[in-house]
Amino acid sequence: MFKKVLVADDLLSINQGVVSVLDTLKITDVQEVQYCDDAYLKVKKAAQDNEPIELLITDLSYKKDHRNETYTSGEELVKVLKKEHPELKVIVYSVEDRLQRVRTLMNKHNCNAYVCKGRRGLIELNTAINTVYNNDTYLSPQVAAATSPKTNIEIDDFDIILLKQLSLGLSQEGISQHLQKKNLSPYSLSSIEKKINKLKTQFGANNTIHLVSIAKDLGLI
Amino acid sequence: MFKKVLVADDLLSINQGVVSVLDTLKITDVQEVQYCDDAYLKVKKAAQDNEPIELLITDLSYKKDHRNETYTSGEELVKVLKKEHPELKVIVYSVEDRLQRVRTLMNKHNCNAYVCKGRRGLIELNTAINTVYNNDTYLSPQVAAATSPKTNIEIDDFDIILLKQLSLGLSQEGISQHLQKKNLSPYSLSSIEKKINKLKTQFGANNTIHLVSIAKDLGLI
DNA sequence: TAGTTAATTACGGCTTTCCGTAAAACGAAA
DNA sequence: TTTCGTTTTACGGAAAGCCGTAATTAACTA
Repeated sequence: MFKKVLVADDLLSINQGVVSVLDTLKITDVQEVQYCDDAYLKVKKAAQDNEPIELLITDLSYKKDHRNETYTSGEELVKVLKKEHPELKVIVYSVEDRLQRVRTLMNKHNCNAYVCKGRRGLIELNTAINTVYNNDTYLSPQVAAATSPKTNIEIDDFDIILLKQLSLGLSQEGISQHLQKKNLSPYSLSSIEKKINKLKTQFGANNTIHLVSIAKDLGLI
Repeated sequence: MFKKVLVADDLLSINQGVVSVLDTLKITDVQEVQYCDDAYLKVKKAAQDNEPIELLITDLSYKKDHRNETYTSGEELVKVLKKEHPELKVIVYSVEDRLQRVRTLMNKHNCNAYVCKGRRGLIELNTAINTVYNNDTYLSPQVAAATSPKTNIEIDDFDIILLKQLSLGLSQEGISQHLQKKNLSPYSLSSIEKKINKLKTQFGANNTIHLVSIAKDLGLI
């Protein structure tokens, strides 16, 4: 089993729950932090000292406060850590259950597990730790659909811009002008129509309102 | 200070944090539940036995599981309890920070305090308990704007239905038929147009997409 | 009951969006 | 350069939505 584990979560009270789970797993070397930057530094330091942290359990959302931090979200933290320390196992433990977020974390950032906070959260966390230790990945049941192929939709940055502008109340004509002003192409009304139409098909939306609504639910915008 | 307090939250680990705060306030008679229904029954029972619970601290969102519950959200719980036991003090303790939700709870359901979970959550909870004990209301700073007059918008259940149906992708014609089928009035296309138009004015939305987007951001739907 | 007011519904002209088709522009490879 | 395929743009008819006006119905009051 893991020997050295780092727990990052800005709610100290939840931290305690996680630590109790680690306790039942006989993991004694457990460190806790409340800020992303602290987590980053701890991992770096441990690696440098040749006593690397084996597992990171982190939340996604950290409330901002007075501190001026480099990394302000769990996602950023995971992204950079997994890049610089691919051998570090990462379990995300969050209330967030939007599939798109989960998908990005698992597929793009190579997280090892995603556990939803909830009534069964700590139980699932227990399972996740064991599964990850055996070099497998784990997902809470309610987000298990996140990595299934059919959710695998190609959405690029341009699409996100379109959806965002729509959600801000711009007409298609208005979006066209907005894009032109920003030197983004394509910007013709016709192209915008076509792209929106494609998105509607991809998401199975009945109309543009529905499309934007879905995009918001997925956490795309 | 309060003597008898009930804590309801489906994350047992957070419960522990709340309990520790109560502990520092020398409140010894603290009960804990993880389901809304249990909270309801406890309050009823205590009132019947003439040993009423003085303060309820509750979360808003309870993950659903196998149990078939009458009350599935903190909001429902608060609504019914405040109606049947106006003398019961209620503090909502939740990660939710959407103003509309807070506003409804404070103004409509007469909550006594709203504290956002977060880094300073337990500190603010402490303040809230003291403030409520002195018959005043308390709001976490980030939601303090919730009860300011300018946020005071009149939205009724019918409006919510309209917004919901729009977000689900129905056309105005489709909504008309939906309402007619459900024997809800008014259901004419003309009335629906008019109501949507009014909502757009109220929320300062440029078009219907914008309106639904705003409604989602506010947590109305 | 009649009169007044508000809510609901109906309608028509106008704009925006929708959707299919097709032309023009662009980029890569022969 | 020519060719082929893709992307972007253009256009036009149909549908949906927008908006002002007006008729009808409901609700309330004197």
